[in-house]
Amino acid sequence: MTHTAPKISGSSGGRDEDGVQGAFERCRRLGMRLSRQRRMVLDLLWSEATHLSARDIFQKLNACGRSIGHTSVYQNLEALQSAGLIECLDRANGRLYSYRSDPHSHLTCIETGNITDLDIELPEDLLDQIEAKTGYCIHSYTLQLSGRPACKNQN
Amino acid sequence: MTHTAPKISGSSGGRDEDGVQGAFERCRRLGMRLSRQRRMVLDLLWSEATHLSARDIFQKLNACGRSIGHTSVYQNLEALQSAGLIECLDRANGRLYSYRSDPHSHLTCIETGNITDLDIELPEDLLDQIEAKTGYCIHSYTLQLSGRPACKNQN
DNA sequence: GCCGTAAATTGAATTCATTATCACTTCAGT
DNA sequence: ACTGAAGTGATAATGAATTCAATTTACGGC
Repeated sequence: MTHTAPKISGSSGGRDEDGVQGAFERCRRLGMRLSRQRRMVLDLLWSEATHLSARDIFQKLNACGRSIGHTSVYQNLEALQSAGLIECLDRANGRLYSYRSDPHSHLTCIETGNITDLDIELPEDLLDQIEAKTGYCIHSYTLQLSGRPACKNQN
Repeated sequence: MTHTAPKISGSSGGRDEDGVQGAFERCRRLGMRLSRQRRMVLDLLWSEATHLSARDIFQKLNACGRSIGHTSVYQNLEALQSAGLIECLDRANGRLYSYRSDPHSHLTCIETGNITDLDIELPEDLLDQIEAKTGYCIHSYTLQLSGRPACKNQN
């Protein structure tokens, strides 16, 4: 893990130029079969750029005729996650999945619950301080922010 | 929310000098009754300084003769949480509760799963950058770190 | 193109944490 | 002590996630 000076970039990363196809390739290379269902799940998470629950995925797919079993959704989410193709977010009301998984931060809107992805790099000296203080070697981190849009109400 | 220069302090905050009694007081002031069960839950979370699941709490209390019902554990956790006396952490394998709730960060050990609390303040300029970039007014944040102790294996 | 087989799919049944219901008990103020 | 609201807790309900055994499918080798 490399940490440089503070840097913030929009929520672009992970969507490599080669599109979902690139993700399919990666599956192959990892020895995973590309079943119809697996493609469906991956493709849905790719096209919808949001965070979806297992239930959402099950319903969305079956709603538009693309039949998939309940169990397969879970198994594929599991498989894709351990393959590093999708990420899982634990929230109070369940787990949310989304495409891409390189560590990044989340900004949650207090009012709507909307989640925005952010690439934030922490200043290296801060990380050094943490490592020195805790005696741990920091492997990865993610920053969870919450706030309201437009700064209407300060506290 | 005040943000100053980067600062890291140990996991001390929240445990005000007046001990659990202070928390009991706060309950009172909020119009909550101090039932035997509520005191038990709060007291357990106070004395054990770790993060416990609802099940842990139920078992620990009943194990040592201090009888409490399953439902009461959940109801009290809910009440204490909305009173701001305890915090809840959503993890893949359920929710973990612990005393105190002012926003702070967590360092999770990759090997053991142990969670260490940290008070980390982000540099103000980083927060300013985020606000400028996103158009949100950041209300609070928490940093989730993971790493391994002692830096045995680098990657 | 066909085959064999290991991988993946499937729905039913199950587990398990959390929430809802509701009669009963307890707390705190008058 | 009386009263009403707050809290308790057995039971039941919910719903996400997992297991299971039988079936189907992807895909490298022929």
